[in-house]
Amino acid sequence: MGNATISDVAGAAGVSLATVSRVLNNPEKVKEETRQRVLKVIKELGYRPNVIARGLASRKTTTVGIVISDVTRASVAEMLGGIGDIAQNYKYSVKLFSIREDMDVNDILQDIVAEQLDGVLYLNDELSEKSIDEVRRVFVDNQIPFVLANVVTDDPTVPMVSIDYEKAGYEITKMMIDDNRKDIYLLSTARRYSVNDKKEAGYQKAMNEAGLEPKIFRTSGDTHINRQHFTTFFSDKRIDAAIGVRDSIAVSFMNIARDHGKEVPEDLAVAGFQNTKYALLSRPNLTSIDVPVYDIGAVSMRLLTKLMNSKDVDNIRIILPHYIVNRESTRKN
Amino acid sequence: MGNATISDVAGAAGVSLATVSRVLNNPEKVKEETRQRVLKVIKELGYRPNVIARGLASRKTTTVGIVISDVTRASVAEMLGGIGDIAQNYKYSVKLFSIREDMDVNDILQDIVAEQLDGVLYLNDELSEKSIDEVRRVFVDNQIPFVLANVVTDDPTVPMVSIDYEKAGYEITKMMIDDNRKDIYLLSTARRYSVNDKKEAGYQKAMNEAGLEPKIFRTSGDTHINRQHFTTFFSDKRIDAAIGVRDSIAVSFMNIARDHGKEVPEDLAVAGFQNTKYALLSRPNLTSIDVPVYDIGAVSMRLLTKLMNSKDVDNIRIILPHYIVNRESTRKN
DNA sequence: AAAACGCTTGAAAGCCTTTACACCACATGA
DNA sequence: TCATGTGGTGTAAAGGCTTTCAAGCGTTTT
Repeated sequence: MGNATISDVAGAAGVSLATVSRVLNNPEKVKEETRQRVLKVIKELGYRPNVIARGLASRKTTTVGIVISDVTRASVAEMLGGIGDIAQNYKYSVKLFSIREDMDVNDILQDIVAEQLDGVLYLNDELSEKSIDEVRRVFVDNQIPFVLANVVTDDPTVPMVSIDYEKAGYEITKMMIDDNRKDIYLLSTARRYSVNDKKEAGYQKAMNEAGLEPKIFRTSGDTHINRQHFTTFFSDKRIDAAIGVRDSIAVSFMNIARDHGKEVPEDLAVAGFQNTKYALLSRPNLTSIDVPVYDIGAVSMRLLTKLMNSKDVDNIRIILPHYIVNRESTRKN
Repeated sequence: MGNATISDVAGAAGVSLATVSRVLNNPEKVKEETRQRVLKVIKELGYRPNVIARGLASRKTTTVGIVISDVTRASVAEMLGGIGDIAQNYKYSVKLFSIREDMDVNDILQDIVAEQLDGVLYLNDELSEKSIDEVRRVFVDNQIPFVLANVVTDDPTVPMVSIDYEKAGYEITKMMIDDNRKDIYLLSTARRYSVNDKKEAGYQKAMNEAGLEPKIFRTSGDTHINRQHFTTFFSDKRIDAAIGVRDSIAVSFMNIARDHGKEVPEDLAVAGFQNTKYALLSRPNLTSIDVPVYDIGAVSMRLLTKLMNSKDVDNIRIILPHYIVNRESTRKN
């Protein structure tokens, strides 16, 4: 009943444990005839090697850890999808570690080390360069391959997969400027995320180049709170364009603008980031930067498997392409 | 560096392996003085027990498996959030198993068994009663505690946590009827999900009671395809109310209705299920059934821990409350 | 004919814990 | 005083697998 052991198989097939093990792990080292006999018994008994015992003996768990801060965010979930698909292809299991704000990162990293994982994918984009360095050190010290996904760092020794958020921020801002918008706001989050910092940098650059004053408005991620924040705009601020660092922020802002009589895109152009379903379901449809989130997950998992099998990896820093999806919310006047 | 073993600790502390193990697992069996000494060494060496070896020896992995079909769906991600939080409280690790359509369920179940998990949470709501039975048998045969989350089954021996989707479907339909709507459509998915079947049953019941003809329209989950499907409504069908089995379907339908000159809610009332962010970000705001998805995750994880520690569980079938959030899309004329 | 080799296979050590059992020192009660 | 009990600790087996090493055997080389 699914709990036959390797020695049951060995006994039934009239071979030693070692041979059964070899059939499973190094089939080419076993004579065809013997192998068939063993395989037959394995099937009959419904034998599956005990993953734990195997892990202990081989010091490989074929399991990778995924460190995340908030599964709920649409982009995180999508990335997880990409990771899962690739992991399955390569027969890796996926273990989830969500890290909460009140926890000591180093403590968790130690836990992760104790788990004997073959590799780790780090998705937490709320990282400063300093803590990235800390993370790197722990993994390097323990010789655990790791990849940062959707995190941007300048450290060239750190494997990472992301898009060029700074460039994206620059481009979308430039687009607004070319469209003759003057009072362009960036709607960002109160909490500092490394990727949002990059978006901001790109925005700043474009604004400075055009001789316009950059105006960053920080808000919480919560939709209800936003409503209050955003309302101030339409009483005391001049604004003819807004870029949200997430689609949901942009849509929420756009809705409130329309409540205040602004026409989108005539009076106000709005754009978001990530090109999620929100962008498609909003009215007017939202222009957004398409970030290949699924691919970021998939590619980073693939990179990780290469590192785990210590193949020569030509490039440990992968930047995926992005593009602007132009929709109604920024249509030219 | 983090790879000290229990015998290193034992050596440094001048005690036997067994004592170190006891300090960690049955501290009350060790003399205070010895315990302190061992703990000090443990800290100094940065020792963390090897999870794999522990799992082999104790036949407990403190790991639970989560079986899902699609992480990307907002409700699944949210449930995962609830699960993760509770798992962390109880010090369980979480291993993810995504099952794809092209895979043999039984095969995966066997894999899961081989993983020596302490318990399994099954989130896949795309289950028929028949396959539920299959799943149940595998787990029971292998004596692995399990819980179905957000899946409804009539089998009283199966531990499950969900809401009463049939009642919810009934209530929202009844509300439309009481509001004098006559041509009420249910927008469901082409694929049969057990939970959607329940929603449909409730809808049918309400319609039949009111002597109205139930009309179920099946569509794909894909937003683009929906547009074409939905368009047919406004050329050849009478309709004054629509209930989407998901918020995204409802919002998408509502948008298209408005494109065709329908006033919402005057000409057409629209409601959704799940009360996601989509409902809040749509215009007009969408009325929706609030399903406590996070709680379903959390509660099912808690139930699972009880089962794993074979505590007496008074009730293995938990129905959580739901309620209708009335918003603009169904405001009374 | 002896030596060398390659292909298969088995025996046994090792991976790092937990845990049953035995043991010891000491206290308690008769 | 001796039997009995108790708290604290150590010894060693067990858990199920991988992997090194050695050995057996038929074949090729010299």
